[in-house]
Amino acid sequence: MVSIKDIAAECGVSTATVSKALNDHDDVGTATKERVREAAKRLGYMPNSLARALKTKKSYNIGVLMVDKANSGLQHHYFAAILDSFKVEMERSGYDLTFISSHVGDSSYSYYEHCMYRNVDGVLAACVDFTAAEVQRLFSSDLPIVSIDYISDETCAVVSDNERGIRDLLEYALRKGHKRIAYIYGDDAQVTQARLKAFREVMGEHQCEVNEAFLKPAKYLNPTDAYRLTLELLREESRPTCILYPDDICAVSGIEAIRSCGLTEGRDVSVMGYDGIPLMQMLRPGLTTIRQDTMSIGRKAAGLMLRLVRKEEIPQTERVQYCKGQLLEGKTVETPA
Amino acid sequence: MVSIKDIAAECGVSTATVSKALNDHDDVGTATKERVREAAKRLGYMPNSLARALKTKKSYNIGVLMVDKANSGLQHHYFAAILDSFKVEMERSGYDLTFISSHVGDSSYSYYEHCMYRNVDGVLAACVDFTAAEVQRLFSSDLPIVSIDYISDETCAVVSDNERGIRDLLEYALRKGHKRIAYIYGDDAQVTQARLKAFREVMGEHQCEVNEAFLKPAKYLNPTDAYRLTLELLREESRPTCILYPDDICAVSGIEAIRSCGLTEGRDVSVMGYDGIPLMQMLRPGLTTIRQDTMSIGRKAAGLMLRLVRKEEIPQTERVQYCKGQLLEGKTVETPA
DNA sequence: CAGCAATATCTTTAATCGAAACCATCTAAA
DNA sequence: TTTAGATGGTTTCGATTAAAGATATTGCTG
Repeated sequence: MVSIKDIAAECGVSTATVSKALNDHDDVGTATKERVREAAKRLGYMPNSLARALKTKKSYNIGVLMVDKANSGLQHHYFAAILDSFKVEMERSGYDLTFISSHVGDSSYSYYEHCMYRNVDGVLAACVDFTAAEVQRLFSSDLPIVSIDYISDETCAVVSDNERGIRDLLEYALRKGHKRIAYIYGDDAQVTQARLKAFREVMGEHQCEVNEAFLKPAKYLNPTDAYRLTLELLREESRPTCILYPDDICAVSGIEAIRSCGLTEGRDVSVMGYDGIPLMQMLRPGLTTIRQDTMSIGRKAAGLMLRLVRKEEIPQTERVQYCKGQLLEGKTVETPA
Repeated sequence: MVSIKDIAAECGVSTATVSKALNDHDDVGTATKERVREAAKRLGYMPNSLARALKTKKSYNIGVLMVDKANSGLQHHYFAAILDSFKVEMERSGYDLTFISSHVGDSSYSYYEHCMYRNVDGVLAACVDFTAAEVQRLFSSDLPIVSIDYISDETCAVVSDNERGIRDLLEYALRKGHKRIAYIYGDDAQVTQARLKAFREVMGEHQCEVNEAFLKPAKYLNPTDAYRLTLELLREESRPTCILYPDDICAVSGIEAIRSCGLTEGRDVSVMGYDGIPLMQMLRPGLTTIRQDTMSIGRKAAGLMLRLVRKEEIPQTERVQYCKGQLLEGKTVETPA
C-alpha cells in the first residue's frame, strides 16, 4: 500500500509536508499542496485509518451495541430500521459502524473493554438489556453514548414517544366506544412502564375503570405468549372488547387466537398492535397500530452522536429527544356490539 | 488508558517482554509471564487494536457489504438473519464487523478503497448489486471475500440451494395435482436464474408445459408488484391453479389479491412463498414455503472467511457451498378442483 | 572435579507500522 | 531586521518482532 512516505519521496518533500498538504493545513504552499495531491491521486494513495486514529485518538468509528438475549438484535425490524437510518447519517459524516460484543476471541471482554480495544469514538446502544451491570458500566464511562428507548442520566437518548402512541391508540378505541380494553404488555423496563402509565392515565381521563385482570404481562415479539394470553382474556366472563398488544407480531398472533375461538377480529374483538412494521399494512384487515418513526429516531440519534463526539455541550433539555409515532388506522378496531 | 509501557514500568521489564508475555511467546520465563499478566490485570490493561493492527497488518475486522438500492439491506429479514449468524461465529474467533459504504465523509471512496482505509481482513458481501462495477472491482482485489447467494470465480460463496428449494416446492405442488403453475419471480441475476432454471426443469420432468404467460417478472419484497401481477394472472382465461412467489412477503400480498377477487387461497388458488420468515408461521392459513437456513448460511460463510483470512488454500470444490432449505408445509396448497 | 566452551533460557535494544504534531529552520517579503 | 509563510526533522501514538545481549545451565576435557 502506498503511504505518505511514498508521496514524500515522489514529490521530494518530507512526510510532514505531505501530511499537512493532504489535510489542507494552511502552512503549506499552494503549489506544493497541488503537487502533493496530484501525486497522491496518481499513486492511488489511501490514508490508513489505523495509523491516523492511533495518533489522533479519533477512530471515526462508532460502536453498536445491539444484542438481545437471543443474539438477534438485527432481526427485530424496528431496531434494524433504526440502525439503518443511523448508519446512513453517520456515514455521511465519515463515521463507520462496528458491532460491539462481549468477547474478543477467547477472552471475554466487557462491552466497555471492547470499546476501548477498538477505540470507538462513541456507542449507540439499542435493544440490549440496559439493566445489565456490564451495560451500566459502559454507560458510566465517559464515552459518548446514545441510547435508544432508554433514558438515563449518563447517556443521551432518543425515545419513541410511547405515552403519545398509547394515548393515540387508546383514545381512538375509546372514541369507537370501547370501554373494556385489555392490554397485553411487553417485558422491558422503561418502554413498558411508559406505556402502562399512559394506559392508566388515559383510561382514568375517560372514566374507564382499569380491570387489573385485563393487564397481562407478556414478552415482546413472542407470538406464543400473546396467543395464550389472548385465549385467557377471551375466557373472562366479561371479556374485553378490545385488546392492545405490545407489538404487531403479537397482535397478529392474537388475531389468530381470536379466530380460533370462532370470533372475528374487529367485529367481535378489536385488536391494536404497535410498531407499524411494513408487512402489516399488506394484510387484510389492516392492523390498527402505531407506526414508530424509525427513520427519524435513527437520524436524531446520529445528530446527538455527532454533537457528542465533537464535544459539544448538550443542554439538559436536548439530551432526551422524543419521536412521535403515527396512528395507522386499519380495520381491526370497530365499534363494539 | 494503560499501555504495555505502564505494565513494563510496573514490572521492571521492557515493553518487549510485556508484549511477549501477554502473547504467550515461549521465550519469556514463566515467572515473568505470571508477573506481567498479574500486573496487566491489576492495572486494567486493554490492548489497543489500532496499534496492534498497524504493526501486524491484521485488523481482526471484517467488512460487511450489505447495501441495497434503498440503503436498507438490514431490513431484509433474510439477510439480517444471515448477518446475525455470521457475526456470532466471527466474534467467537475474535473478529469484529464493520459496515462498508461507498464514502467516508465527503470524499466518495469506492468499496475497495473503504476496505483499504479500514484495513479489513476480509469482506462479507450480501444483498448488494453484484453486477455494479464497484463491487466487481472489490472482488478482483486480493482481499478475502465471501459472497452470499452469488457465485463468481473471484470469491468464495455460500448459496442457498435455490434449485433444490424450487424443486421441493414444485414437486410438492405437482404431487397435489397442480399442472397450471404460475411463477412470479424476483429481479436479481443469479438467484432468480437458478430458480427459473429449476422451475423449467421440474416442469419438464413432469411433462407439464410451461405457459410463458404464467412467468411474470417482479421484484423481491415488493408487495405492490405481486398484488398487481396476481390480479393479471387471475384474469387469464385459463388461470393458474397455483402461484409461486419470489418471497413470503409477496406471497402474502398475493393472497390478498386472491381474496380481493372473491377467491380463497388454497381452495381456489394455491400459493407458495419463499424464505420462511418467522411471522408467516403464525398466520393461518400457514403459508407453504421454503425456510432458508440462514443460521447455517451465516455459519458456513464464517467458516470460509476464517479459512481465507488464515490463508488456507481452499480447494475448488469447497469454494462454493450450498445450504438446503426446508419445505414448510402450510395450508395454502390444496388439491385443485 | 576444576575450568571453559557450548548451549539454552530469558530479556532488552531498537526498528517498524503510517500518520500527525510539535518544534525548529529557512526563505523572502516588509 | 523583523515577520510571516513554507517546509523539514523528529518524536509520538501502542504494539510487535528480529536480532542482539545477558545470564544460567550443561557438557566435555584433562
